[in-house]
Amino acid sequence: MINIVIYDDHKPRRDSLEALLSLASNYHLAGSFADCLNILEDTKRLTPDLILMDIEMPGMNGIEGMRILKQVYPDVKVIIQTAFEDDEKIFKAMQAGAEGYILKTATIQQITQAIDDVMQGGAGMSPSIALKVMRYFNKQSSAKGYQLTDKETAILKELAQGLSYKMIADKIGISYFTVNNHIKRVYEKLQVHSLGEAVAIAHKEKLV
Amino acid sequence: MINIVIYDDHKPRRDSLEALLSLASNYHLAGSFADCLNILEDTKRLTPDLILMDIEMPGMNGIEGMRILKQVYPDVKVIIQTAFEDDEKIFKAMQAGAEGYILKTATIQQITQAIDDVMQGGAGMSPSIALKVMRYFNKQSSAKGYQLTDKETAILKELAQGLSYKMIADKIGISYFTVNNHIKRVYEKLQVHSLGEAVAIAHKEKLV
DNA sequence: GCTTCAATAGCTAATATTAGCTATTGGTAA
DNA sequence: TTACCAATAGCTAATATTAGCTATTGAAGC
Repeated sequence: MINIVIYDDHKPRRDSLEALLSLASNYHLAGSFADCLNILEDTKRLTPDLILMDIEMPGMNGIEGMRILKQVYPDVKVIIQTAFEDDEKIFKAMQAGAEGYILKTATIQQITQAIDDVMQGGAGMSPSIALKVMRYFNKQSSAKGYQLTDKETAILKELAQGLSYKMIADKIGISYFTVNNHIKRVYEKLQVHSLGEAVAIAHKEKLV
Repeated sequence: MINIVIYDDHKPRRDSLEALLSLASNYHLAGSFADCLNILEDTKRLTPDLILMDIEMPGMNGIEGMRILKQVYPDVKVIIQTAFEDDEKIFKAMQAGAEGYILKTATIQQITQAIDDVMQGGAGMSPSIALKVMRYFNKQSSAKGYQLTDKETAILKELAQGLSYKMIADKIGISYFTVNNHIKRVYEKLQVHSLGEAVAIAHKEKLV
């Protein structure tokens, strides 16, 4: 018997989730709320195994609520549900420790599937969301369409490590002026105008 | 009709995968090989929609093979299959552009599910592997032992994006001098002495 | 042989950054 | 209530960076 609590500020949706849970004999609805302001007290009282958490809610959003919850009750599973496949939100939810992420357009089968996956120790998410997560890693590997020369790459690496122009000149054994010139080319090729941007790209592109 | 090519150095497994594919009417086995040394030629000749790729193979491992493939044929889907839930391998596979990752212990249903998920534009993976991927984000974000304040973190993020002190002042709505001071503190806490180092740490710690 | 280009070296003016200070406000913990 | 500290604002001198030039050498490609 899986003990479930729902947080969702949209009443009709809360009702339909409640109906869904009551249909299956192995789910037990412990409670449902329109906001997660009292999530710690709720959790203490109702001891849910799993929480279905909306993101957009008044007072405190679901990700913030989950963050607070997880600090005290790290073992309570959380499935985030939201209206959009918002990359930013997905990543934030993951970082806050969500076990699952489903869309509000999910079918009953998809929702129960996600719950079951999570309760069996996996991650509950649709293939399309899983792909977004994977693509986050991938983003970086599509790297270097910048065709920097070897020297330019080497110097960018040193820059990205925090060395100054002079230090790079010493380390690589070329003059300060030459370092200057190489960096100039790097900036042109990367189409950036500051060290910060250049280092950011260097890291994104895994040049370091 | 989905055109599939198999790479696996283990003959019995290749045979069983072939049998599996021949069972379903919507899959067509275009070819199967014990190594991926000729993957570019194979792909040109057989034009697969999807490749089932073993990792451990003689000559060239499956991830390296996929990396080469994806440079020329980025649209050919690849599902990596391996014997273990090896975190490192999963992440490497993602970074090289895999669309799916399944275990050799996967059931026929799980394999066909993964293939279908991938061909429908999602990611093919079991919930347990999906969770590992999610946990990867988690690991990183918890990495910050620097205890920067919110403002300091925000400013560091902007710095890491390439904004100048002035631009940050404008964007955040505080004075140029204050930006200066925050960055000073950030440098102290991070124990660095240049923008490059600070941005490097920001990226390593996934503050961006 | 000619051309292109990466790598090297040099210079300079305009900005930006770094690091050294002081000081006020508002919130919070002892 | 006092003490601390994050956030804010301000100043300045010493360096560092950015971007605008010119110019030589050597290797690769045509």
